[in-house]
Amino acid sequence: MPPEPLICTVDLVLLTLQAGQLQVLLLKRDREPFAGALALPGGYVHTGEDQSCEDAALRVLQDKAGLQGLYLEQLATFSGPGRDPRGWSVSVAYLAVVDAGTLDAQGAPVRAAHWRPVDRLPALPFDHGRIIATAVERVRGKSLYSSLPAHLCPAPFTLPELQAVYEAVLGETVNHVSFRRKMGELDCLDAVPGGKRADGAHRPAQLYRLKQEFRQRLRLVGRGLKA
Amino acid sequence: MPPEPLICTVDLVLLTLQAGQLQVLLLKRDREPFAGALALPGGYVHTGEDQSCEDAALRVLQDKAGLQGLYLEQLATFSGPGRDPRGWSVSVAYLAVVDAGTLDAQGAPVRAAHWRPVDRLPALPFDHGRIIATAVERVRGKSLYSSLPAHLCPAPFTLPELQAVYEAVLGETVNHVSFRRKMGELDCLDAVPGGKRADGAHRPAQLYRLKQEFRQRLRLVGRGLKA
DNA sequence: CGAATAGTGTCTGTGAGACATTATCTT
DNA sequence: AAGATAATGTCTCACAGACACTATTCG
Repeated sequence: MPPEPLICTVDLVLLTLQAGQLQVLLLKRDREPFAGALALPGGYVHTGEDQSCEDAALRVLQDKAGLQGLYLEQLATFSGPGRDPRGWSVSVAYLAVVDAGTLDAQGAPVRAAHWRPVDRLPALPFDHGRIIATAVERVRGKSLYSSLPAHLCPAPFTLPELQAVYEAVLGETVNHVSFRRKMGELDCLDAVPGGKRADGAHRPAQLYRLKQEFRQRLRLVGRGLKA
Repeated sequence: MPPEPLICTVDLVLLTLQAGQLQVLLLKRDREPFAGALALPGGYVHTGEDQSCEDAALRVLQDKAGLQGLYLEQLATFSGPGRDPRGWSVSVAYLAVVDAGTLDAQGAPVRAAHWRPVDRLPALPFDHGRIIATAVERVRGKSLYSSLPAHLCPAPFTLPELQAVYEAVLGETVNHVSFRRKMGELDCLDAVPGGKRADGAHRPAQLYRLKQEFRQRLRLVGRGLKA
């Protein structure tokens, strides 16, 4: 029995932190269906070019947002007869995370694009609302026990800055002593030699960067940030 | 631009516990490619019939193993030009878990099928070895902080029996006091009224069942079984 | 010197694991 | 009664959070 034809795409949930809120990149669709509407960046898998769906997601990230070298992970696959008016479809969704500094440096195509706070989204085509909700849940969950939020923080950063990012993502305050202890155990940060940030009438803070080996993957912690 | 044709299938990693080991169901393929070889059960998505890939996985589970009502979750999606000799393919993989009792009761078609211990697998076609490795990693990971292993234990079961299942999956012993405390906190078990198992010259153990509401989903625990 | 934030030392409460004890069955 | 395993009580150690204190800058 030959396979029945269906539509296979990748969709990308690109998240960043702006104004203390998680924001998602939405692009104006330039073709049907839903031409002109805001939706997640995505596209067909190019079987002649891509070596995997992850490759397709990286290509979408590069072509539609001009970004590369980001943290990227497979989120989940969404499917069904009704989610795309063209017919039965499968979308492999990916989660990517970018910090404001990287966005300024290499994200020219989307710097002025449509970033929307994930907690106040308009109605979206396809099942993109559900895909984003899944992505946000994943990010909040992983923030409890991994270095993921560091990818949302422009490097170099101070520990208080990084803590503020964790707090923005988690939506609650974090004990600063525990936070420092945890970051020490995680052992995923390099202190910038001699690097300090003095931004006021107070003791300046040490600057850090993610260690090279964790730029594109996460460091997990044993027991988590909070009980 | 119309979509480029590709192959879309679902694959099912069905795990059970036999002889104290995680075992995976392999079936002899009845068609090309790899006809006659052992591989994961799977099949094309039937766009006329399935409402989602999960539906397709449930259908495969029913048609090829005669099983229903199991714990099932999406595992990940595997893709690329080389994993299937028919061409560029996408496989949405699902993880299902069954206990020996359910298998005896309704798993007639596969009771005598090919169950293989996940730690000593033969070479498998496609990328099924990698898919199984991902599934096992998921199960072991979730066993640290969820009720998943209870789906591997024929009901009704005693706490010592359930603990033995956790230990078999995790590959290490668990403190029995902590284990009981954790199961109490999880609050996912119902004591069978008056149910005891006396299997020797000693105090009989209380029998339990998974609470109805957790038969097809998991209960997660805060800090995990071990530090 | 005071204000402000960075960073550290130390206490305490909670929870996991170890050990000991009690409970309840068979032979 | 002896032996075996189930189930529970209690001690201890480790870790997360709270609080207090020191450090370093600017004005």
